Amino acid sequence: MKIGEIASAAGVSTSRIRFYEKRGIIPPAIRDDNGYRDYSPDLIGQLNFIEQAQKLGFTLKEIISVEPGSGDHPVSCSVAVDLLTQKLSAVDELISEARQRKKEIKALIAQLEKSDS
Amino acid sequence: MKIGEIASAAGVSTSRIRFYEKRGIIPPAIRDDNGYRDYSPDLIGQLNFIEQAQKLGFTLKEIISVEPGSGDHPVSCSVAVDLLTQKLSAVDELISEARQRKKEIKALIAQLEKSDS
DNA sequence: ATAGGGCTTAAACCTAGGTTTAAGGTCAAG
DNA sequence: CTTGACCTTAAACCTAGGTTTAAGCCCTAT
Repeated sequence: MKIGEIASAAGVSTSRIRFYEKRGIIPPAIRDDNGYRDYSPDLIGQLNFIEQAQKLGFTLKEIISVEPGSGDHPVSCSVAVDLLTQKLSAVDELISEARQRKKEIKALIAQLEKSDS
Repeated sequence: MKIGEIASAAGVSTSRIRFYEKRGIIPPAIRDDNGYRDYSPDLIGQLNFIEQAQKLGFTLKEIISVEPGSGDHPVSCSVAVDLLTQKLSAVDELISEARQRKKEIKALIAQLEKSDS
């Protein structure tokens, strides 16, 4: 697949794919005789993985080390799962703090409404 | 509390606190007679919340909308109640996004465990 | 054979989220 | 009454993660 095809299939920009290659986040593409990058459709899954991980607050650096199927993945799968599991409990913690915020806000509202004539 | 005290109590830099104030992420501090910022210890919790939310991939813009006390100075009580009510639903939204994150993390874990084979 | 769309590169530019620096005011201790 | 640790501001700087631009090559259709 050419860069434009894979980009639209994965829902990312072509410039982003080239940027990822330059930074070593994805492996350098094989080139056609004309110099065009030629990708395996497998990259679509990798790109989706990267995007998901970013949304979860992982930096690209962190993602490089954890990416599955990125040639030689230096870190074992279990380490990646560990990281994600940690993230999972961080999300739980945030949710409970957010609930605390709700209580605080409700208390403020009640206070204002009480003091309202 | 002076800015240095609250900064070290919350584990953030003083410059960051001033930056947050300038951006409206936290309310403008009350000033002492000498012009020094004077904070309530409550800010520590808010700063911790901000940091947690950021680690989970929420932007400062998203966070502003769920911080009670941030944003513009309300004029009347009913306006204040309106603002707080908006914040309340923003918090609900954050919670549901966080739940979505949980699902995504679980999906990533499953994906990694599958690809480990 | 020429117009278009897609490909190539390097380099400039952009936003978010801060940190650092410069120039100065304040306060408590010695 | 000076020294040092703290505070003030504005402005410059920095990194991450991209996008945009400029200049040019390739390919297909008309």
